[in-house]
Amino acid sequence: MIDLKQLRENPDQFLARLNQRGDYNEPVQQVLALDQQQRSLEVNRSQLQARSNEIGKLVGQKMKSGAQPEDAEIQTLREEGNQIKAQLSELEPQEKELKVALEAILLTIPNLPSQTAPLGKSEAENVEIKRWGDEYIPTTTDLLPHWEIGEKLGILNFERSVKIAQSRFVTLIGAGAALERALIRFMLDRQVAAGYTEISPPFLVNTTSLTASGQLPKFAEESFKCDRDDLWLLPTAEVAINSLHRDEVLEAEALPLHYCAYTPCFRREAGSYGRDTRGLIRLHQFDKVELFKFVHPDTSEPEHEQLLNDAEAILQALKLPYRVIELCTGDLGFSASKTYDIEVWLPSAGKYREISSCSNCRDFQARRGNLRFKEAGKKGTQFLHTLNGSGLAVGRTMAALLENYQQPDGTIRVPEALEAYLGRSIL
RNA sequence: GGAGAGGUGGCAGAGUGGUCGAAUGCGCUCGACUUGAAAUCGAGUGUGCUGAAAGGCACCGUGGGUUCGAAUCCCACCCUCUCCGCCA
Repeated sequence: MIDLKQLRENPDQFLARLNQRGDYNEPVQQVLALDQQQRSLEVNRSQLQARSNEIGKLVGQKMKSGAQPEDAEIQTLREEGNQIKAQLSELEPQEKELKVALEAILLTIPNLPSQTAPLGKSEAENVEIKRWGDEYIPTTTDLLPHWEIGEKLGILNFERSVKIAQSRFVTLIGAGAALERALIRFMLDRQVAAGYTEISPPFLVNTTSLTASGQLPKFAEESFKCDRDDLWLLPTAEVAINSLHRDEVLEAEALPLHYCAYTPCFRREAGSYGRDTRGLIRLHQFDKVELFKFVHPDTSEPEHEQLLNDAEAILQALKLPYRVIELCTGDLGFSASKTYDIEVWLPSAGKYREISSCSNCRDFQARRGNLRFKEAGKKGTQFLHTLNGSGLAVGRTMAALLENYQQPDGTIRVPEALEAYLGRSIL
């Protein structure tokens, strides 16, 4: 949620920054208009309520000191009270309607881009800031895509998954299932060692949780819903962890909180019909180890850099070549103010593909979820900052492993770091 | 699925129609005592909106209703807990 006060006080500057993402003139103008109407009604309404409260108190006092309900004085006050009530019953619904409309629009406005995010309209203008592991890029020419490798080795099965569920699902078999499990354990162990507290949240989440992290109301099409229960399949652990402290007031000393979680993620992938139809890249269900931080606003930028490092550390340990790009303003996700994507080298495609997205949401999700902290000795509360990143997407990591570690004889070498987890060195 | 209990401030917990935004305890802040700390004592301490300020308004699970006046009465809904049943 954007800061309405900030918008109201400085609408032009605010809009200019928001428009670095795209055209938000219309919703912003609507917000400003509704806000003004609502506030002027509020002044009116609260004056009436003040008088009504006064009457209530007066009557109470007089009755206590012996007045009778039939007394002319009491009757007059009751009369006035009734008149105010009639006026309020007209004003209140109007104001409520404005508030609801205002809230509905506010929930659809994305986060302000960071002042440091590169300007741009689309992913074409993202900025590469780092490459790592060029020396590990395979030089062999006849490389197979991971789905062919997986099917040859009998460890991935897509056809039977269609029978069980639908397209865009996979069944892992034997060493494939073991590899997935090994990767999850490896990633969690590394992040726990880096200071993150592991959690295992519910895989079904309610509408409030999805709204707090920003998936709703705009992206309802992207999530699977269990209609009769007001529960949705988790699209990312970010949603669950963000709501772990929803509506809480934390002590400033408790910050920062660093969490990691393994969860499956479920996405409808609406609107990506033709894309990545083969392999592990774009499935309705995939595993992910997520990193999430609740931090003091003063520290969110260094915390963001460190989060990126923690995600990169997994790829480095697995010796998978990757690059880091910073998303331009036009390519930022809805809740993010600043985002680094990590892209891993996929030899079969001959390009880098996203394997992690590390975002600083600043106070955007904190506002939506009412996530606050209090500093000892200071009056009032402040919104904290939230950050999230994949550490990493497990399916895409498997894809990258199979492709980058394939050998001329068709087998797959297991990265050293994983050998102990998998109990073998060749697949 | 059946039965019952309950949702009040950072937490625990009182409050059944009027000066209740809410007792009390814990916690927290400041002060006194102390070499320091603990203990003790004293004062203060909810959140949000609005206003230059004084102040005003809202909030006792949510939404309605009764009343001049609702945490308190009425209706509906949601959620939590306990016991029983079923079950990984």
